Amino acid sequence: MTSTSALSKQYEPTEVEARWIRYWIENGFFHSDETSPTVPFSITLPPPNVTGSLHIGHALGSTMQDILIRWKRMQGFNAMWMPGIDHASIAVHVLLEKDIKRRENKTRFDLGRDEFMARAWKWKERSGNRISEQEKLMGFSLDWARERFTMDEGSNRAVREAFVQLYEEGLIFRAKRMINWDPVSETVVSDLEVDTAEENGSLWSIKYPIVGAKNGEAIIVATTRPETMLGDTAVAVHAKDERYLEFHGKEIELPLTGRRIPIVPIDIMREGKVWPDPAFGSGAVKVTPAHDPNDYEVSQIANLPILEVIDRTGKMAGEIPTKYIGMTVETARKAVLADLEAAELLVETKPYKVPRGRSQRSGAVIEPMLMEQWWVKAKPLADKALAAVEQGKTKFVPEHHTKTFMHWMTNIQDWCISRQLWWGHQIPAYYCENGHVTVAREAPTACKECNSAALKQDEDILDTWFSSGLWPFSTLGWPDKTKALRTFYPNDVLVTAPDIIFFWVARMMMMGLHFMKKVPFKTVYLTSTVTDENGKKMSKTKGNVIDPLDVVNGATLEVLLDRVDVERPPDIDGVKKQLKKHMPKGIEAMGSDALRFALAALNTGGSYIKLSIDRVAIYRNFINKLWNASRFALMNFDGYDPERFEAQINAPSGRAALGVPERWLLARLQATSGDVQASLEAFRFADAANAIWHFIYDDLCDWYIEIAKPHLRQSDDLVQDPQKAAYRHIVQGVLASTLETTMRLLHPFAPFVTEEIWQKLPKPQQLPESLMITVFPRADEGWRDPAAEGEIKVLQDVVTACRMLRQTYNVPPKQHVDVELRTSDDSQRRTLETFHDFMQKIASVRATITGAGAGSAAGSAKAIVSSTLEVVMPLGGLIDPTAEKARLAKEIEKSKKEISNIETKLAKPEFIARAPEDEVEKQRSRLVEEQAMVQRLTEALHTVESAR
RNA sequence: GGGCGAAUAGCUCAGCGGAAGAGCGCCGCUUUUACACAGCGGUGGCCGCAGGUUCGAACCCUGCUUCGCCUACCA
Repeated sequence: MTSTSALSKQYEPTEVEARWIRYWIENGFFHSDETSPTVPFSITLPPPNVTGSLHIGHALGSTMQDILIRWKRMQGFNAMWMPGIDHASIAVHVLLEKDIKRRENKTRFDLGRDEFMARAWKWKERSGNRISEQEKLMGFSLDWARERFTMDEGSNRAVREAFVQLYEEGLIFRAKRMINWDPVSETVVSDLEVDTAEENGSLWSIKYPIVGAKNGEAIIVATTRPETMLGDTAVAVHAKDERYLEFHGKEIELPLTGRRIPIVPIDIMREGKVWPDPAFGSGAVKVTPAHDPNDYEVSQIANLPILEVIDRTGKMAGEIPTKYIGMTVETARKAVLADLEAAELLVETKPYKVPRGRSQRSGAVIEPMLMEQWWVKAKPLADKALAAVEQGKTKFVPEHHTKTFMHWMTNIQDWCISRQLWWGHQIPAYYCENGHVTVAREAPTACKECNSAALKQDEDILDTWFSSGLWPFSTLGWPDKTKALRTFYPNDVLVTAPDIIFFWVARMMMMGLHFMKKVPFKTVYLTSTVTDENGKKMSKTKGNVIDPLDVVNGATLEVLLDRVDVERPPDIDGVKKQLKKHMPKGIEAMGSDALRFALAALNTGGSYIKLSIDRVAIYRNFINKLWNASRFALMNFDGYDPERFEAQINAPSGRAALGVPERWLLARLQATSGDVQASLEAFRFADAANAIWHFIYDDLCDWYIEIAKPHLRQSDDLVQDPQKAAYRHIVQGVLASTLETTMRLLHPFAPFVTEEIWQKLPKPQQLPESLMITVFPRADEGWRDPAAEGEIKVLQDVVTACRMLRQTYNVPPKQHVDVELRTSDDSQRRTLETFHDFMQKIASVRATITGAGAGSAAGSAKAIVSSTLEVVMPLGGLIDPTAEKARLAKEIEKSKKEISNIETKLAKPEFIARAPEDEVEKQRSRLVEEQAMVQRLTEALHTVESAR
């Protein structure tokens, strides 16, 4: 019945973890059934990009999700956690293209679309499998049977359906507008995919001669991009700028081109400021409508022509002097400047901070261009999302993220969804030779306008976030009305990183509300960002990356360095140097549980979690502590009968037989369960983790196990003394059942070690076969026990006081000194008598318990525990009277300061009048207590003094 | 430029209206029928600065300072 199999002194996670993953999956414990009548609880895992492997950010988010899903599953919910992978269109493109360039020196155009797609699929297979392996190693209880991919058949169908519906409703349209062009990847990117930063550049002032002006009059314009002058179609001045009134309606002789362009008066407000700003530079602005979003807007207002002079590859083109055609933007800039200089038209060059947009993925400088693209009309969709959040249908945790979401949604722009890439969902629009467009779910055989059969599908694909936006319902079978969809939509929680609120959360809200008429999730929990211990973002080039799997399994420095050679980042030597600096000894294996618990315990809800291997080691130690406490217990369960104990504890008479320490421990356990429950309800993961931590370290290990030890010992008198034998059984039972409950409490955080221990614990037969399908502990008020807590508190205080005195006076550890425990309180006296033996053992003292009024021997040290309790330690010549005086004086000082504070407070009539009555009463009793303390301490001080 | 957040022990962070807390570190002591990945004892705070509200402020309000993030089409 009980196993006392020898366990190793140190917990060895690697073998244990592999075993339980297999066991859980093979038994189908992760799988949910949509036809189950129980209340559903669902979470969709943010699908990791197929480009990557699991990084520490995933580990954090997924661990929190697994904690929630395991917790709810154990509470009897029909818990479903949806796994999947995202095709990550542009991210794959950039990486794959780089790879092909490096290995074969070819572009994607050299390979062709079919070959490129084949390679991307191969990549997906390899990378996707690796990600799911990693997720399994972390113990994530994902419902693997439901696993999906954003480019699988179901998702493709959902994408086409959504596109067609939105098109038919007029919410998807095609239009020529200003877009962000990435000339390296040769595709549009959305505003969100552009990172704008100030870079060092110049501001050049150029002289634009006025047509027909006497003595060479000219207008000076300032620009950061002189090459775009080739596409200028006007010069704008503020309509009320007096300097230029006389030039309204006149023309400029545009240098280098021979074209004439008008001078136009403009008076508009932009972001609350007048434009053009007469105070900036000369107050005149060159206008290039085709290559500047600002200028495009002006051209629409002033009805100016548009001249495109840059092509898709970022080279000069169009109606410009032939010498510039084919030059890159950079080269053209130099050439234009040189030519202007030669013509004596370049007036000034000064250094200037230029805001420059770069493609998040390729790093290319973004070229604003005018192009025909597909768009989603965002406003009507966003309005529904705004309303839903306002009505509290979706809540953000932490709450302050709500504002970010609302602000962006309120100012939302139309969403450009077409991309000139290959890896993704091809747009279901078909063109005939007459230029008609047919949008359809299945490839049409004829144009719906002219019936032409010569149809060609749009070459473009959709933004990767289009399919992601449908993910919460496309994964459940939409557009079919499936049972899974009815059961698990909306999800209860979405856990994700704050940096994709706009990319993803916003799109899911819009799409979910539009197609499902319901929000996709009730709560959005936004995770912190994991950084290194110095608060620096983790990056491969800095060598400060913590790879979750290295933490779990360990890695030598050699392995880490070899990996750099395989990955080949730009600065291999630099990365290696950083690695050697940060992780000179490699990484010790910590196990999944340690990493998971660390992530939970450090997740206090701030913006950052500063993580280092050393910090994970703290929680590895915790897991080991638990392992050893369990090991101790398992060594002491001989003769224990769990069924008998179960029957006993459930009967009033049995409960009455519990000792004070048992009642105390069970009270603490139920309080801890309550804390964990409340904390998880509020997404306070760190509070939940720490409540368990303190229960295990302080209550269970430091006190209960120590108290229990003498009673667990096998000895001959157990046979003779049935009462002792019976109590031993109770102690075994309380220890076993407390450990069993603790495993259930801790299981969502540290699933492996808890399952391993739980399986070995002696426990009643009717429990399920696995810890993960047991019932999560609930706080049971029936076990509250203030009386027992009071008694144990006295015990703890007395023991601590004895230890303090011993250590203050350097009593040799082996020497059992005499102490007098003096109390004026009868119940305290009884408590001390009960724990007499235990106290003597744990504090290494020989204790005499006395009542009030006894005098102290000269030369004794005294610790005042409370107004009714003191510990006297006569030490003969051992104590140093000076040190004892100083110690007591310090305590008196502290109490006197308190007394003075309280007296001041109580002396104020306003306090008595306005503060709540119980507060006043509390202060009064505190005053009495402190005064008694000072009296005791002062007496002690006199005793020491008289000993001189 | 606009917005959001943070400042509490040497470090990392809880606490958010009624006695300043934890973990780590640091200083001692200890190998004792679980655990040295341990135990025991101790040290350590103008709760960023200045005002205000309140009987009472680390906590609420207003400024300021310093750090972080997002976000923005000033030539």
